[in-house]
Amino acid sequence: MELSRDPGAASGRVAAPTLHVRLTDADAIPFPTRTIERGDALYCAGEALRSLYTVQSGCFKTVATFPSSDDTNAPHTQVIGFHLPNETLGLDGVCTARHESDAVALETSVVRIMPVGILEPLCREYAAMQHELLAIMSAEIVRASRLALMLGTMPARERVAAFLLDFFERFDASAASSTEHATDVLLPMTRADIGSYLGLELETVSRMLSKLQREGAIGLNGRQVRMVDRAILAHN
Amino acid sequence: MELSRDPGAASGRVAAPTLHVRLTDADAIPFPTRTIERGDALYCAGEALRSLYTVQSGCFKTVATFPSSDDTNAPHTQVIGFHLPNETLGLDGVCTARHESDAVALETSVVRIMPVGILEPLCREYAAMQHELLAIMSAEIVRASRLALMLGTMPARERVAAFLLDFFERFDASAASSTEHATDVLLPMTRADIGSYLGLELETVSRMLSKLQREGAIGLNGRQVRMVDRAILAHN
DNA sequence: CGGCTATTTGAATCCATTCAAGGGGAGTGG
DNA sequence: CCACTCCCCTTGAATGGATTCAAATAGCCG
Repeated sequence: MELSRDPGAASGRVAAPTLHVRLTDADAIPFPTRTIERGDALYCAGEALRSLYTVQSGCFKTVATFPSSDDTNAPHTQVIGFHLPNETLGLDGVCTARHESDAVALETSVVRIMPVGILEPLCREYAAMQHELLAIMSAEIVRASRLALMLGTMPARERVAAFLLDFFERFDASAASSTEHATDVLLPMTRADIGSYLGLELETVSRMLSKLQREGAIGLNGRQVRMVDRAILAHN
Repeated sequence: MELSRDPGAASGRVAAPTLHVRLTDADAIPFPTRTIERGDALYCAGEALRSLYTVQSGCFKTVATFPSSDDTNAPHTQVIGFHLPNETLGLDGVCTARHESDAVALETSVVRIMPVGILEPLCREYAAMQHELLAIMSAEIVRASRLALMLGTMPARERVAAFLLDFFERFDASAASSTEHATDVLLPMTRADIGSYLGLELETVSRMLSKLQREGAIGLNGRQVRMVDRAILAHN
């Protein structure tokens, strides 16, 4: 009854287990799906938590809003996550039974809907499923902590580089097809989204991307990004 | 089998449920305790995850280390949490079965040790306990996301103010004794710790604290902080 | 009493923001 | 099909907030 295996996740990123990949039992359950158009919200902060969602295709951003200390000022708002296929949405709402953030589709996307009322009993029945849900939530804690670490310690250039490395890695992971690394990806989000996520202004993101291109780390054509030299990107 | 209640947590902070407060059944279980001296680590990043811990008394900081992109440079390191009595430590390790951060006692502290090998079966037996564990983990996700939001969007003064408000609130929550708000607290951490947590230099923290004192928001005497005017603190 | 660490405060520097302007691509309607 | 508009992106220049460097004070422990 040991907590977790996960040999491959030694030092680098945290593996992102998902309820439907690992648990073939769950695949037998007729969880419905839903299609969300680009720009539409899957859920909004404050709504009652009904389900957790697994991204089947497409991409989402989650946006957190902090009730500004000063009422007269605009509340602080920030993108706190991007979610690719096989990643789970809604975990932050379990504690209050209300969603704590907005989830907005960056392109037309499909999610699998897992009602929490079904999920919890299921987890009590199947040890593996319970363990997996706990692991997913833990991974989300680690992800959020890493974001905080990035925002707290890295200069702009490094943040953008780290974002790109992470995105390429997760893009590979979500494309279950080949074992190859993608060299080209099309970013589904705007510079403003990236900036919000990284705690930077969109101009700064644009500048750093341009700089990374000049340095020969990446190729750049609008939202199309080509990985040219991982070492340059990684090496500060 | 609805996910969570928690009437009081409408808009403000997230309630921090704890395994031993809510589950009287669990109190019957002879979970051992352990005393950690100031400066010593309860666990370190990379260690195998054996247990989760609930702070009984004292205070911890958790420190995350990011394997610096550039090997020649020092790795990025940051305090990503402070943990007061009744709060749970170790949740970030569930996903990889290894601790993802160091937990260091800021003063002599006592923790209750809950072996994960016991916890998981227990949660499958008791629905309330499973729900509670999920809620705790979810609250941790929200906490980490809030930290990221703070680091990504707030100027220095606001971060320090938010830190103080949060600390006072949690200090009250951890002192189960009275229903009164504490007006005086003794911060267990250094300015450097606070700065690391807030993504600021220790000098900046000191400056902002001084400024808040000049503005009449707080009284300050070393690590002794008196809450004078919450409104000033909250208003920008 | 020293020696140490923690804290405060000042002054100069720097990185990211802010303000501003121009280019480019997608979609719409004439 | 082209013109028009809207949004997104890029780049430059000036500003500003936080850092860095530096020095002095306060507090704690042996």
